[in-house]
This record gives sequence, structure tokens and C-alpha cells, in this order.
Amino acid sequence: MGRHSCCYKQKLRKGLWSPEEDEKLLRHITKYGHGCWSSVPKQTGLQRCGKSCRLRWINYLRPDLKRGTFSQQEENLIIELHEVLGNRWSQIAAQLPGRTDNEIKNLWNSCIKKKLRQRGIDPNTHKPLSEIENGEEKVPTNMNNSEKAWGGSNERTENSKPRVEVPEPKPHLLAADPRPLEGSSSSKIISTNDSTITPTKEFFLDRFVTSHESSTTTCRPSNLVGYSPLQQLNYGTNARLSVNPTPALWFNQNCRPFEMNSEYHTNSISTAHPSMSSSIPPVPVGFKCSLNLPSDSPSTGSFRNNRVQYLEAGTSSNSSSCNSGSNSSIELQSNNSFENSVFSWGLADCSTQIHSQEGEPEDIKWSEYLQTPFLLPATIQNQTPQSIYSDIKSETHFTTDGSIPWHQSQASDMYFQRLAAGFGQI
DNA sequence: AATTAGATCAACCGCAAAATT
DNA sequence: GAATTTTGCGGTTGATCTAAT
Repeated sequence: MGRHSCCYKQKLRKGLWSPEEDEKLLRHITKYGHGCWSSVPKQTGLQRCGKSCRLRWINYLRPDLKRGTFSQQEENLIIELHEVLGNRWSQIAAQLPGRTDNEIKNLWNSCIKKKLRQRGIDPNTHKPLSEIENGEEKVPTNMNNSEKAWGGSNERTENSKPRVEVPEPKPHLLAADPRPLEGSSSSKIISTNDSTITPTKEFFLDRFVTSHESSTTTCRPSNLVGYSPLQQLNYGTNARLSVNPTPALWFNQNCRPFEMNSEYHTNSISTAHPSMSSSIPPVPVGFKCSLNLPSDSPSTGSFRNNRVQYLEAGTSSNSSSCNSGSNSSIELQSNNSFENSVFSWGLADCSTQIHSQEGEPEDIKWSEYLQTPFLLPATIQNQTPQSIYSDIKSETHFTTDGSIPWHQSQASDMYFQRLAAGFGQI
């Protein structure tokens, strides 16, 4: 046992990720899957340890992240789950599609805890504070053992952290059990381990064309912890990238991810895109699809940039000033081949504002990014913007100004049908 | 306008389990 | 079965943002 060997090596970068690093990592994983995380840095040339790459992928680059403010329902669900599961953030996150354990942990520590206390509820035990104060605070029944061992606080030192068995959580809340919480806000829980679940239209729409509402929130509620609708990506000290959460996404149909390793044909989908693949039957993903998002020409001040986008394709937001007048389009294609399962994700453009300071070599010149073809899916790298755009227009057409013209329902139906057809569900 | 305090969040750390050799 | 490597988890930290003074 011990620390990751690469952590001992020097010259490894730490701190915030630059767009260039993100791009490298994303390109690599979309193309090959991550396989062994420890080998990712070598394969990508990143000066990061595998652990850091994994974390960046899971918490940030993964295409199925929901982003946006936590809804009240989500908060309630977190509280419910925490009551049962304790600080097992990963298990809690498993019940909240598109949310990461880190996100939830942050939300809990920064906001929910406080709220509960304000309501007179002890966040550790979920019991009234008065009850705790009345002397039974010693070992609350509901506190898991590790918390008991440490008095229910986080005031323990890292080096003395014990691994103590916690009480068995209610079975229906475990990730492996797809049963929803009866009569609770968690009725929509989708088991991430249940490979027999049949995806429904609602599932796809909810999962992949998700949370229009949350992404269009126009301000950060002062009483809620969550993301600013104008997500800000910190790229080192030299650049701050303000990213409009306007969702955009494409699937790259031409590249053949996972071919480095044959096992990737189906399994790597699971590893690279856990929440998605874990919720669908492990059939080969034989359809080709792509969602291409052309952008306006970059302009000064506010310009568009290729970057990671998430599976909120087709939703839009008018919360940012940097996306006005831009169009996003989606193209989906399908074929009937179930060979050569290909399924990759890529970058799409979106509105960005970057305030960069000059200086360090790692600084990214975003104007260069905009002209750099590697950020584009292989399918469109060799096309002119015009041809891409016209291709896309013929399919579906979304705008980012808050409206979804062009027969949205037809578009979403088509989207679902093609997606589901690809999974062999229709 | 400047300062300060609190809030937020990305990323690091160390540990332990799981997997591999 | 032991040693080593890799992965995953939860706790914590520090940079940055925002609101209040």
C-alpha cells in the first residue's frame, strides 16, 4: 500500500487545471477511455498524477455532469440520504445523477449543515438540537460509527482517521437497489447499478437533456449554495474563464474510442461515462451520433470558445451576456451497426469570457484555441464552418437565447428515438 | 473606494480497499 | 500469501468571489 508512485515524482503540476490540460485529458479519454489512470499522464503528456487526472475527469470534465444550482428536491434528497448513509458522499452522489460526491460534500458542509442548524436540527444526527443538548448527545443513535468515534464532528486529524463499519443503511437507499424512496422526493432515483433498467424517454430527457430550469436560473440565491449560473472556471492564476452553462454537446461519431484496448468496447463506456452507462443496458452502443455546435465568429470582448460541455444539449440560458445571438445545433445520426461500438464525447463551443494575464507559458491564448482544430470533433475538423452549420441545421436546431424554436417537441422526440434506437430499445 | 468576513468550490492529502504482480 | 500498485473515498485547505461595513 501507499501513495501513488507518481506522487513522489517531481515536476508534477498541482493546482488548478489549465484549459490546455483539460483539453488533453478530455481528448484522451473521449478517444480511448481512461483505462488505467496511472498511465493517463504518460499517454497524454500531462504533468499530473493519475489521481489528479481522475479527479478532474470525475468532478469536472465528465460529460454527464449536471452542473447548476441544486434544486430544493435535490437538497431534500441529500438530507434524507445523509440521515441514512452518513457522510458516504459517493453513495449519496450515486442517487443524484449528474452530481459528484465532491459537489454534494461541499454543499453539505457549506450550506445544508447551516440550514439544518438554523432549523434546530443537528446535522450529524438529524435530531433536534434540543434533544442533543438534553444530554443524549453522547452517542446519537443515528450517527455512524466513525462519527461516533469522533464525537460526530470533523475535528479529527487526518492521520488518525479510522475506518469503522457504519450501520447498514436502509437497503432501498443503496446504489445497488433501484427501489425509490417511497413517498419521498427520491422517487425518481435511478439505480446506477441496475443494468436491467429500460431507459424511457423521460429518462433520456431527464438525464441527457437535463435541467433546463436549473441552468437558466439567473442569480445565485443567497440562501442556497450552488453554482453560479455563470460558471466560472479557474484556470490557474492567469486566466479566469467564465463559462455560460448553456449546454451544448456533441457526440463524435468518427473517432474510435477505446480501440487501444479491446475491453473498452463495452466496459470502457462504463468507466468513462459511469452514470450513463451504468444506467443503460450494456449493449453495444452501435449508433452514430453527433451533436455539433457551431458558434458565432468570435468577437472581441466576449467570444466563444471550444470547451467542455455537458449533457444538457439543447437547453439554453439567457443568463449570460456572452451568448446572445449564438446558435447551437444538434445533429444526430444513427446507423444500425452494432459493431465497433463507438461512443465518444467531445468539446463544443460555448460562450466564454476570459480575463487572462500575460506571463506564464501555460497561458492559453483563447483566440488560438478558437482556431485550433483539435478541439473539434473529427467529424467536423475537415469541414468548413459553413458546411458544418448547414449539416446541423438540417437536423435539429436549438438556440441559446432561452427559447427553443424549431419544433422542440419534434426535436426531442427525434432525439430520444434515435438515442433509444441506438440502444436497441425501440 | 478600501477593507473585512463569510461563502463557495476546485483540488489536494492520506488512508484503506481492491487489484495486480 | 505477501508485496506492490492502483483506485476510490472522505476530510481538509486555499484561492477566489461576494456582500457587508
